[in-house]
Amino acid sequence: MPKISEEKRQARRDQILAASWRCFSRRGIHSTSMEDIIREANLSFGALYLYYKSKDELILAAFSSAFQEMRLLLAPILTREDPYPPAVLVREVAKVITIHAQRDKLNFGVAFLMGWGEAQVNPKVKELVGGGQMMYREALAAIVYKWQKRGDIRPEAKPANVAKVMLSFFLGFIVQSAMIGGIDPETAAKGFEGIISSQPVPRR
Amino acid sequence: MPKISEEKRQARRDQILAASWRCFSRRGIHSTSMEDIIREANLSFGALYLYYKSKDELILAAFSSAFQEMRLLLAPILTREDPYPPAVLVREVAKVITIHAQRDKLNFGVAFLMGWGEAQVNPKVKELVGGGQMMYREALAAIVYKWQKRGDIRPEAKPANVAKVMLSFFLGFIVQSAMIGGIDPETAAKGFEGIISSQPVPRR
Amino acid sequence: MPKISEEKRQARRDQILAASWRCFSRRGIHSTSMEDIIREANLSFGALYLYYKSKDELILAAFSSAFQEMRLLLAPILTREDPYPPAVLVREVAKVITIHAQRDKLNFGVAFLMGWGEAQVNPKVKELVGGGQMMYREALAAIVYKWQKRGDIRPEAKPANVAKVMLSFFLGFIVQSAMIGGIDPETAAKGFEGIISSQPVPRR
Amino acid sequence: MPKISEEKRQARRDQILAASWRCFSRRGIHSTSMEDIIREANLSFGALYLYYKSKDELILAAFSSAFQEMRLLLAPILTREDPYPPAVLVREVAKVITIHAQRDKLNFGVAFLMGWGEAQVNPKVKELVGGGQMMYREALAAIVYKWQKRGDIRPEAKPANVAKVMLSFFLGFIVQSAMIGGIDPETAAKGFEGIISSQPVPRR
DNA sequence: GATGAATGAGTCTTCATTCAT
DNA sequence: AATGAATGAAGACTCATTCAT
Repeated sequence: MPKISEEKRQARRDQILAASWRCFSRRGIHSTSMEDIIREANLSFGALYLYYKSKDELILAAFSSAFQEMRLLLAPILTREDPYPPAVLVREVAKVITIHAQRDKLNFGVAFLMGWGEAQVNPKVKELVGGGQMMYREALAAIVYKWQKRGDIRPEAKPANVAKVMLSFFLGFIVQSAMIGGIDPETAAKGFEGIISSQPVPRR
Repeated sequence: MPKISEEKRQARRDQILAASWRCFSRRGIHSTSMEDIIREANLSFGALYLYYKSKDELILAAFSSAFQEMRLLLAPILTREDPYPPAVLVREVAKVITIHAQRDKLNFGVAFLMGWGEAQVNPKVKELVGGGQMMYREALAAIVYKWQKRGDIRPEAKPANVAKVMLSFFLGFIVQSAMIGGIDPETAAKGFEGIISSQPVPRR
Repeated sequence: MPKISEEKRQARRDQILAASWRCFSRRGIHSTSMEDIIREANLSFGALYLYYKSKDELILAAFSSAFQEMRLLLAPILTREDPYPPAVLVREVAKVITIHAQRDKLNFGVAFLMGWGEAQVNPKVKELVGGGQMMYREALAAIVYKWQKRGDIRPEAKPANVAKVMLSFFLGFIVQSAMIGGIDPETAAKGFEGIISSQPVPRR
Repeated sequence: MPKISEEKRQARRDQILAASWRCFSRRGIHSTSMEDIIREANLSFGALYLYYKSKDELILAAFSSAFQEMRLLLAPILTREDPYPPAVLVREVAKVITIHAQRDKLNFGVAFLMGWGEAQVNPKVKELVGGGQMMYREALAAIVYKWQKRGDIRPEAKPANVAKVMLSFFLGFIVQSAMIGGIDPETAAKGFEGIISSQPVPRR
């Protein structure tokens, strides 16, 4: 029987996750102590453990919320009845990634790269993050199928394989942005046009 | 003279790095204790610290050697006078990545994803890894330039931007392989053909 | 509120310092491990570090408290409106030193000599201990001035210089007592009378 | 059967002791590692252990040589047939102490204060250093006896007690010089004159 | 005699988690 | 519900000493 309302409870959880991400992006997950988070969130030890019962659970929740946020932003783009043409899709997805990665003044992509690193070691994180990528792959396959139908790209290749290539490209966009920069939604779209067989990206 | 020979010294360092990678890939960098490595390498505490004077130094050396190895494998592919056509390049680079990532029975890409995660927190690792990516970007730009000259791809886009797209694709191939699999050099090349404007990959 | 009261906190700190001195006097500062102190104080590792956040800080606090205690005992003697005559002062100061040095069954002067040794190497300890000595020097200069006024000693010398001589004598009393013994407040006073130009020490 | 001549052997030992003192005065005895000394002396591990078979033995030898040196310097002053008058003795002894303490650019008195601190914990050092102080006490008693005979000071006090006072003063001179400075042979002698019943120090 | 690589017990310190209040 | 003092296992690193060469 929760003594506090469900909204309050959720607000507290969000406050903790936000504090966690500020800490994680400064020092990394493993160099952040529970005390760091507690201080950052202006909480007490007891209070934190009331909401997350171990550091592992907190880490998982932190990644879950970070990836969930982005999923919500990407959904409208990836599920349009009439998908964007290839280069436009590239630009729009890259935009969402960029915006999401910079929310709350976090450095670009910290959460993504940390999550993938953590996933190599933490099966629950791997499942969480991997599951999301599978979803994207499927959504992209559907888009590719329509592109082929519509004549945006050549019809010979299997949509599943092209989707893997598209997904690779987006994941790599994240890596490259976080590691060395020099790439943004516009240059990405332009570069993509240089490869693709279809028409140039229409100006908006 | 009792002073150890340079080869012996290097052999020791390699033995330590190999043991480190076995440990890192099992438990992650930060959950691997120096003692784990020491045991895995059949060494004593003192001996390890004779060769690497802190865990940080060891971590850096581990990434340095891992990325250096791959650079050597990629060099011949990326510096051919007459570059491979696009889809072939994709296949060949993906092959090298796959082979390298599985050397010593390490799981696919563990080192890469861990390195990128670590880089978010460790400036020296970031410099090391980022420097390598810059090099690849430049090498790819030169290849793209030749592709355009040769008519492999459309000539309008800036080679620098196309190179960024190609690099993204390769980095994303690593991520996707390590996280959810289902992609290999052959399917990658096939999918790529489905996007590109040029001819299909010639069989070998 | 579960927050510990200030008195409890201070009591804990004193308990730790007392345990530290018991250990230090047995084995010396640098041969005493934090574990020794923890055991002696019946504490846990974490608890100790809750009160002193490093061994260095603990060492400094230990000296600070030891020297502070003596300062409180000496103050009434050194700040009398009408100072004791020379030989009486010698006796009274020596008494305080002796009493203080034997408190808690510590061997004579252990704290002093360790403090001076440590000061050669530890700037914070040097500042702490040196500051105290400066204070004593000034207090003695004021006393010497009054002695000269009152005709207890010859009036030609600068009070500051005579104060340095008196301070030397007291510091040396500590050294000699701790190293070879054979000197106590009474013999010190007697010996001092044999040098000084004034009247013998009045019996009490 | 020493394969090298006795002089060579002694020279090596002295070289080690000199290196040790340079290290000790920089970092203290316990923070100086054997490796520090080995490097400072340009030696190998094996070589050092050939001359001193443990750190303890080396420490003892270091103090032994330091205190021995000073004993040689003080002997002519303390054993004169016709002793210096009190204030002159003060000045001359203080001079020797000052000179000795500054030899080899060591800071003033480091060795003394470290030795006394170490003696609180190390019985062999205590015996060594204490033995020296006993000798000085006896030599001073003989001088005091002659002073009384000669009328330099009042004849009532026991020479033994006056000697303890004089020794205290010299020991304290060392402490004060090392800890807060502001005292030198000349000011010491001047201040001493202000206390003593006899004539002023004759100029030289 | 001389070397310096190797050993491993011991050091200080951190930190996730618990629980009396 | 909330607090924060307490716990103690585990971590990185040091260093006196030995011994194969």
